Amino acid sequence: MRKEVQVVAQSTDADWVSRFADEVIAEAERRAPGKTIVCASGLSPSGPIHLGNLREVMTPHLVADEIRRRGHDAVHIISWDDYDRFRKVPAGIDPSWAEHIGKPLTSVPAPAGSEYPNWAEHFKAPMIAALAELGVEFRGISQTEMYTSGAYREQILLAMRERNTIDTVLDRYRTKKPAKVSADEDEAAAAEGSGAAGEDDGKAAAGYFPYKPYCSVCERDLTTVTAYDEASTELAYTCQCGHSETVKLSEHNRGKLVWKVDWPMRWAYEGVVFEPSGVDHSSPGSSFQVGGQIVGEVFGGKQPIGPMYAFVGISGMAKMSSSKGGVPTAADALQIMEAPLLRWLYARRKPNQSFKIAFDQEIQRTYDEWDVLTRKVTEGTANEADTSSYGRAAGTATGPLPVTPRPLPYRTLASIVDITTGQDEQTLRILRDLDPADPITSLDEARPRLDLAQHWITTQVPADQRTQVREEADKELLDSLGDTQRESLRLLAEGLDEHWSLDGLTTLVYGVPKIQAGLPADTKPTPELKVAQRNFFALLYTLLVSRDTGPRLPTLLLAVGADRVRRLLGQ
RNA sequence: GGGCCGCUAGCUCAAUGGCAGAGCUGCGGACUUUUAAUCCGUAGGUUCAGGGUUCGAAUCCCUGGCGGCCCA
Repeated sequence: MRKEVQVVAQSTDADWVSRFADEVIAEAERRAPGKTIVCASGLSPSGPIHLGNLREVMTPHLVADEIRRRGHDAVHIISWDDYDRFRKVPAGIDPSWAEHIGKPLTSVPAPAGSEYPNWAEHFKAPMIAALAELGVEFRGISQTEMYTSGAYREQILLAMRERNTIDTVLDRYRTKKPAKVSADEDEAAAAEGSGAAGEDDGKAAAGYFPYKPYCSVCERDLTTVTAYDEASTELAYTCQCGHSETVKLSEHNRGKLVWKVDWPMRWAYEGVVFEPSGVDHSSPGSSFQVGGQIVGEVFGGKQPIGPMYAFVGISGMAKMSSSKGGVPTAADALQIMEAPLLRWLYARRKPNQSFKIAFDQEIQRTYDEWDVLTRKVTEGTANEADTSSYGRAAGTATGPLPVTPRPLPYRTLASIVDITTGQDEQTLRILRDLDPADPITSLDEARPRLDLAQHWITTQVPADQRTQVREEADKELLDSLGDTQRESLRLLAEGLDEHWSLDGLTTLVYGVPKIQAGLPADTKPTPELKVAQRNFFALLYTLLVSRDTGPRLPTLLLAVGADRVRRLLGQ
């Protein structure tokens, strides 16, 4: 065995982003030293662009950002696959949209009521807004614009000249039936981000043609190429609508390369060095594998470094799944959490690890972890891995992302807006009392986190888990109370005005059982007293919110207001 | 039927062939205060199973099991 001289240039405990950056920079230097390094994502705006698709963007974003931090030029391109065909009318859309099946997404009208000119723009817009908020800098490339402007003319003519080579490559992986376009594959396509994994690859009776025209009459892609003449570039096609014609590919701009050729063509065209893809591309015969062959054999390019990224799951989601008919989008997530937190979720897990994004109670824990991490990093006590994932989440090479000036715990904010039902005056009063030594002066200091917590409470937390202050007193329960319990309620009601502050009410609620036991107010709790206190609290909760537990009583009492408290306690 | 990924503490996950670790939960304690608040401490392990390689395996190889995703 030969002596091994293994040079380890990278630090051994670098995170995944750093390691990919090392790899990408090295590869880019081999290919074209000094040139801007291209990282890429591909998104199909065929429907809501969900949090799984966000991984398609965040993965190259983080790598490109690291490359920039190291002082290299890098660009992150997002290919909008808006020239793909409209596959299926999603649930909740007027069935008449079926007439548009087969048209490019940019030729399909947007869903009813949309302000956008077409289907693709309708779904791109919220994603673009979310990416801006997330600090993701990118150059968007509309494939509709590229194809219809003839930008890919040479590549298309080349692919047609090399169609036998392409066919041969595809044949290596074709399993059984040559024609296998299924009607149900758009769910699969919707579940990943890089395009249609299993789409018509161009095999037809007249031979193999990697180019598919959209019909010049009906705009749909129900076309079949019947002949192609290389010298004149004349291409003949028929359409299921009855139309047939011959066009010159040297001029024709209404069609596209089939997906498995389109993708590698763009790797070569843009010089992509890094582009991840969903796990569905990891099998033999997938477009990533096949593309790796085609990009070299046909387009003289190289396959990008392309990690497979795993599934992003969601936990929770009370209303959204039913009303929107699908998985939540980045915009949905940004309604309940700040951008750095969302970035963190994608940065801290390696691409091949699946993870879940919490829309349920777990979001409180996620936020707690984030706050602790923030504190540790600020104090300099975080370990290296945590520090780097924090850095990637909190800002980009351009600068830090906006933060909440007073980042009060999310669970506290959620609990407070739950009982104040978002009334600013009461919310401010309670927030002010949280830290009397340094009270906040305006709700704006707690924003945007406050608003996000409120949005979470109102849209994600099921009604039966929320605090619902009773409208009317529980007469039946009040009537059934014994003398001691009546007395306790009277003592509390009497003391309300005098103790109307967070601290005062705290003393009062713990004090009532002491008074009843004939003990002084500064008594240390005894086991008996503790039982009495607990019972007293349970009684109050039941009378106020119809349950035996709830938010801390002083907070709850403040939020409910003295008059209503007296009424609910029958005083 | 095929492919990919995963399986480590009750839960979510680290540990890139070299002493199995964190957070949360739990348990114990503190704060005149047992709540849906805060702080401190502490417990917790046959690393899915079996075999192999190695001085040494959570890590590499093989077989099997379970789970997720995808393709057919």
